[in-house]
Amino acid sequence: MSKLVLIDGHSVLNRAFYGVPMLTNPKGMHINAIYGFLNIMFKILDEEHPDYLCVAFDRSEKTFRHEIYDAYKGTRKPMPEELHEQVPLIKEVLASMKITMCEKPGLEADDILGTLAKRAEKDGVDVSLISGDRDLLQIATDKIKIRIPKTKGNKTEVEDYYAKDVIEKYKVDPITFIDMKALMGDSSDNIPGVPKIGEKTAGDLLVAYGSLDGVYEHLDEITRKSIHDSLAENRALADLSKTLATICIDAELPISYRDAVVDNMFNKDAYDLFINYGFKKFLDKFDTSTMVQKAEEIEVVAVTDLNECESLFDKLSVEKAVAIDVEKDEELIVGIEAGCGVYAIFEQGFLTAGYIEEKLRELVKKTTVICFDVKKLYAYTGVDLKEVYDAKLAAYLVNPLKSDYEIGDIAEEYLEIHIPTFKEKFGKISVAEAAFTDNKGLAGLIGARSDVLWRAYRKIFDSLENKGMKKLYEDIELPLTKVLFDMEQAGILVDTDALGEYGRSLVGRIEELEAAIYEQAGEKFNINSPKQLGEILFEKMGFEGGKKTKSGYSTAADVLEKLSVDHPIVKDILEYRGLVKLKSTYADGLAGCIAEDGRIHTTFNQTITATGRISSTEPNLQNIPMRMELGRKIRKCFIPKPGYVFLDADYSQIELRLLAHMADDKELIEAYRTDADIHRITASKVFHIPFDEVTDLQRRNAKAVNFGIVYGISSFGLSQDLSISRKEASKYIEDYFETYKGVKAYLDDCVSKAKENGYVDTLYGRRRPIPELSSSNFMTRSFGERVAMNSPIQGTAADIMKIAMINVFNRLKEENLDARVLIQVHDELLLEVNEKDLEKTREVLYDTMKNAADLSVRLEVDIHDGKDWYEAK
DNA sequence: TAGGTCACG
DNA sequence: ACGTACGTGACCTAG
Repeated sequence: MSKLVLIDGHSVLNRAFYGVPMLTNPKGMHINAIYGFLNIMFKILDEEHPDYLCVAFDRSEKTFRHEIYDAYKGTRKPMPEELHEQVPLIKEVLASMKITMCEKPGLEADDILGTLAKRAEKDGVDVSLISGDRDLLQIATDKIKIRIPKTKGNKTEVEDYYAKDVIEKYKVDPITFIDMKALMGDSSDNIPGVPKIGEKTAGDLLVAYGSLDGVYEHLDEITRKSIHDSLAENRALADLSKTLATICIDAELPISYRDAVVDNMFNKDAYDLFINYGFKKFLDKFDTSTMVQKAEEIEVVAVTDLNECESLFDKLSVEKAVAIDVEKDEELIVGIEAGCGVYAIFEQGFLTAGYIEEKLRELVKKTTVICFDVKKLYAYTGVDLKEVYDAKLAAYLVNPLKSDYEIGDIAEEYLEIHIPTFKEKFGKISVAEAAFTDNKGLAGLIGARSDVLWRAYRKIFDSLENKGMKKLYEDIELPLTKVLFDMEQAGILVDTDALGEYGRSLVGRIEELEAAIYEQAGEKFNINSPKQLGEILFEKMGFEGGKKTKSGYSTAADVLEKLSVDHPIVKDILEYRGLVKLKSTYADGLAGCIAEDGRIHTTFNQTITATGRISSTEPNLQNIPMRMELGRKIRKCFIPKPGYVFLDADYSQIELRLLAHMADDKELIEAYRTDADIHRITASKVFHIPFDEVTDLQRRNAKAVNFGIVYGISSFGLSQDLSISRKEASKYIEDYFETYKGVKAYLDDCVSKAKENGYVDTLYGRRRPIPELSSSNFMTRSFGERVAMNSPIQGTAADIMKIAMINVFNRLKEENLDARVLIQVHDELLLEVNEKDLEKTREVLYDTMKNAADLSVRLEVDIHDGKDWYEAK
């Protein structure tokens, strides 16, 4: 049995556009609709494996429907520009995959699809018709399935309708469905004067009287006056509406469905196009082993012998610059290009890792190094480099939205070539195996990476300079790599026994709560499963509070709290959750990260966040509990080594101070000059009460507003946070802006500048592009506006902290202090200090952090010392 | 692998 | 009317 899949191009593209959040590829083209379209199409193809596939598109010319009703063109909504520009792209993509497309002046896609579907059905072919438009349901039979895709975020679901499903859902058969549409005035939004009858009533009428004509024959029997009148007044237009909604099933078409054979969709041309447009998600559908790579094959010399290596480094040492890519799995492999050839050095036999590292260490002191992630390189070469270009760092500054840059991404973005990943080339074998079985192939792979750096770094740094971020790179990001490297190397000592004891201390209570929860629920279930928990609470136990998430009930803490904090099971669940979190993530999780030296060495990522902050992974030491006492006790397990103490310094309200400076708001600047409690001052000013009479509640509210302002305030967000009505929240915000007029003007300015430029920037020139601002989706756009307000502040705070870190690092060295920075938590630095240097270090730290930036308000720094992290906070 | 939840600033 | 605070990362479940 053959199968035909038909797709309503514009309709599915439309659905995808509104269902998928705005996305742009590295070229800045909007691609969300294409992305969503392909998601839907591939899902359908995976399910159906059709023999034939055809995508139909509408044309802009008049159709036969215009001849019947000349205002017809007005019935279609204009397409937003961001969608419109994706139409030619999707056609290009489909063409590359050799997918048959069909469009014809005078016809709509519906008519093409209807005709093809009916013809194929006549030949005994199974048909699936994909469209977001329910008008197509009239085509459904027991051989023709109408499939309506829904895109929600990243998920695609499809509703399927055979004839029987149409009857089940709408009570009428597919043919009568046209009549139903006519009664509902549905497919003719902008035609004035058609009947507008609800779905349910229309269904009932058609069940009773069979058709639109039948309904009018029995018009007198319809008792509800509004319905009767609506029908009576609009007879002619109801008929017209029906005619317009009727899909043509015998159109003359330039193609037959038999022409639309599915053939070699995942071919080389399509692959290149997908790479070109950045559709990475779909690349694994291509079988690259049968494809010649687009990247030119470069000649890579595999160096596996000590003598060869020695002469290579001799040759390299007189070069001005070398591109180096170090890969370390079990063995060290180094890719090098220096304009005199491309090499891959393998640790092997006499060619030991120690030797290679020594050679690298010498080399980087003599020549300029081009690399990708210099912080990683330091592990092999030390931090003493002559001159370095870090392509990863630069590429991140140019586009901080990309979650993680690899050399392959650089190749695609800056050179428009694709270099295979290890997995693409070798599949699921280890690097060591590949080195053994295909040394030459592996050399080619690693060599290609250094070649990419060599060829792309100029472009990246040109782009960096064009965007005015050279100083940011040279003065902040690059020097910071040494600081972060030092922090990672240092690590932080953990009291292993205390941590173990902490974990064990939680077990008893967890088991107690577990038993109590099962008891109250009347059965055992997995409390950690939101799905099971939701079913127990909302179905079995009958809590009111409804759905929230895509996949079912939300059981998040704030939802449960609103439910009933007093109900014992809710209380127990919340406590259970808290304890399990402490045990799994912190007690057990951290214990698993302790290295041989008894210390935890996190990784500080410098190229992750959109705003310029750093992040910490494996483990994350930036989210150690603090707010709740029980969790906070974990900090007692982080200790200085013998003879040393911790010194912890944090900026006091740095973001709010920055807001005062950047907005140049006289009131807020003045508020900070007085050095009094800022939230209390805000409450006093906003609520018009004397400073001393501000109540705790008023202060708390003012504090929440201050936070909200920094996040890109919305009345809904504030109302949620304070559990007040939206109206009250709006009033707070209004009053706040009335008080701090400069802040209001500044935030408005941030948004309008961002809309104009497509990005915002920090005091130090760090840019964050905001593609969301050009979205036609309200939600997405609003998000973009909040980001435009928040990023300059959060980003500038990050810049200043980075400056402070570099200065602290240098001054500790200059003044010969036995002290080291261990951890940064956005506005906080934790140092391990020799007891003898405590007071001197305290002064240096305080002074350096305070003076990291010169603003119209003081930067205030709080410093504490202690014999563990708990005490030093 | 994605979504839900929750830890931090 | 849309459904929300900004920025992260880890662990768990479920498909």
